[in-house]
Amino acid sequence: MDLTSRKKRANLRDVARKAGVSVATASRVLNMPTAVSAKTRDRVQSAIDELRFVPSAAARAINSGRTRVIGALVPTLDNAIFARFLDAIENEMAQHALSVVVATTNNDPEIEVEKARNLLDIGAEGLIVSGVAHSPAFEALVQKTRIPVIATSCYEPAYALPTVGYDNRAAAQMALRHLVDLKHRRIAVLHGPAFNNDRTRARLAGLQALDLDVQLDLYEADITIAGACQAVAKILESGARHSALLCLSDVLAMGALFELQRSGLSVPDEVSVMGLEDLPSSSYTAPALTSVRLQVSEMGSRAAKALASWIETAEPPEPVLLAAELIPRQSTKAVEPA
Amino acid sequence: MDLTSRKKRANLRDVARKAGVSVATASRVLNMPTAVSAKTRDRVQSAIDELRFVPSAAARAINSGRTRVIGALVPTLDNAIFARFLDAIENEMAQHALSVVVATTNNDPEIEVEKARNLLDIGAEGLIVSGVAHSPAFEALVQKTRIPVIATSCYEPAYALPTVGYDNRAAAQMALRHLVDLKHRRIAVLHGPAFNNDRTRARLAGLQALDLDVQLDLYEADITIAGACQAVAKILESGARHSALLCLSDVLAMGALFELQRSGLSVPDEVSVMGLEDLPSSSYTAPALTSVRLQVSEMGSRAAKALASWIETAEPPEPVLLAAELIPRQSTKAVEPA
DNA sequence: TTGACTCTTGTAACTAGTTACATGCAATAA
DNA sequence: TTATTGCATGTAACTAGTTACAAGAGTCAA
Repeated sequence: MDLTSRKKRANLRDVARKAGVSVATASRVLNMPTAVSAKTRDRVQSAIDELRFVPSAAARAINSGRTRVIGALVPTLDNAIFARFLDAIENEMAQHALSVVVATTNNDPEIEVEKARNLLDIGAEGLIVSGVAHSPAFEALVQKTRIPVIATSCYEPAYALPTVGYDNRAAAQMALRHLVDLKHRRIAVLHGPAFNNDRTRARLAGLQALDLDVQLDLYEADITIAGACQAVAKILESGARHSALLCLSDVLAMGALFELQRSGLSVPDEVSVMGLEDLPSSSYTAPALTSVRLQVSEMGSRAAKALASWIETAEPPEPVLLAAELIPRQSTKAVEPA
Repeated sequence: MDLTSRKKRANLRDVARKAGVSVATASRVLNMPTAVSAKTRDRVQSAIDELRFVPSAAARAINSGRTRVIGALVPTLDNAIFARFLDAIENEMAQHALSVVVATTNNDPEIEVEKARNLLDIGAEGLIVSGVAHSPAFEALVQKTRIPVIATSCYEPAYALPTVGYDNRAAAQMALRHLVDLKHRRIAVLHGPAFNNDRTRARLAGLQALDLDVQLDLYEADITIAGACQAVAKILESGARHSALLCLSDVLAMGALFELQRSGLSVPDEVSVMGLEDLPSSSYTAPALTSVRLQVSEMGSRAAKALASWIETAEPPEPVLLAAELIPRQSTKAVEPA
């Protein structure tokens, strides 16, 4: 606590003055220490310590033209899938010495533009977003500023931005085929909100496109354990009978599993339950959840790598298609011949 | 694509030149548009549009002395509790027009300092960290730079930094008392890694301090569904018998529930399972999980509010104690008199 | 002794904005 | 007609660093 109670942080000029050198020399101590004699270096270092000097990030950024910050726009973090995704992004970006600012959009395109604008405002050098359905304002913003943006969670080579993701249609079809192969013919499909969500719509479109000889009943639910439980409870109440429940997200599948157990229905003996995504916990539920594995963490690091390379090389990266894989476990089984 | 292929982004000087005004006027169009005549404003705006001018965040920051960025250091995002926590922080900070940079520490104090240093480097105006156990280097960094830091997940009025959290000792004791009240006398305690984790240690200390006439067997597991399943499988294999399983985290409790079901043990008839935290999904498991509610989202927004106020007013906030509450559900029941 | 060279340091011009102050002009009041 | 006032705008000095270039000192060889 010094009596002068200097209101402001010390800057390089203060350090230089105290050390009796020029700002240039003080700057060199920070950036090319070997170019300064040991004596001078020590004096400057002492001044830095005494004045508690911390270099200004903004001033550095203004010179380098780089902030080393990127933005990740995710629908929510209150869902294991996006949390895992962000975790992977953060880890990979740390490798490239880039920091990640999070912004949640709640799946609202208006909030998305607003937060994207804010990210640009604080100097983000690139963005990672979910899906390819964005507001015109968002697309205009991206085009106007020419900021590197990677769209994730889907693979769309034709889209204006590079995508890193999987084929949602095919993944959903893979799940449905598995159930159909197991002779299921009346299947309840539990999906997340389709509004403003191209991934959900792609998955549903995939199911419809297969055109197999099965009855598919669609039910929408919030992608939370609670949402799934409520939806399943409603389905059961309605008296509709299905031999299998296809959940277009593992979170929904887990909630469905709980609700079915609570209502005394045995999985898979009475109802098969199938997920999509394959979260790490899905192999540990009782019974373990059959699912289609989408590599969410891999997607996060690939998206991060792609964005980092775009920023470094100024060359937009190629789209990345991640494979989906059927992971059969105990929650599905063949329908017994009556 | 213009032929000159200007390598660099346009700056305010370019805009001013193109519009035939001074930089000051151009700057006014951005910051106090009413102080500029409509004619001039239009001309400047056209220049801005034509040159695709985007103001430099760094230059703005260098003048205001503010970056409007704060850092959140969390152990991992691959755990619902921290993801929810971060979600709440982000939402609250958006309210204060502050952006949140995430950094995961993996519970490693060395990584924590390194990432904290990086956050300061990019100009974070404040930090939110978990717990009060940090490396000396971290504490030195905080003291040297005098950056506002809020410590969360615990309530320690005596700690050097303001804390926002709950009384972990008391919360664990509340859980244990519930089981003891239900006549459980042989209890397995499943806890996360105690190394480098003061919250876990506080919870364990709380249990030990109660000194009730019960046998407590401690088992450590990774705080994941998988970790809990493996630990419970080992306990069962070992032949040790307990009438109740006290999990010091709901994630562990959920995994335990799965593993017990898989091994055919009925919850709560044969084993009671008790959690701690009360995640939103905990009320939906089958059976629903008895837990002690810690208000994680509330903690996130309170911590964010506290940090924002510290940054705005330069006054460190008061510590915040969040209440814990017993939430009895179906996963625990009284031991039958033999 | 002089030229060539390296090493260290300083001067000053950058980076991209904001803003205090000055100035010019027009409209209104005395 | 002159003084007052307000608005619009420009000049230039800030913010906090980096860095190209110049210059001085010291070492070494011819």
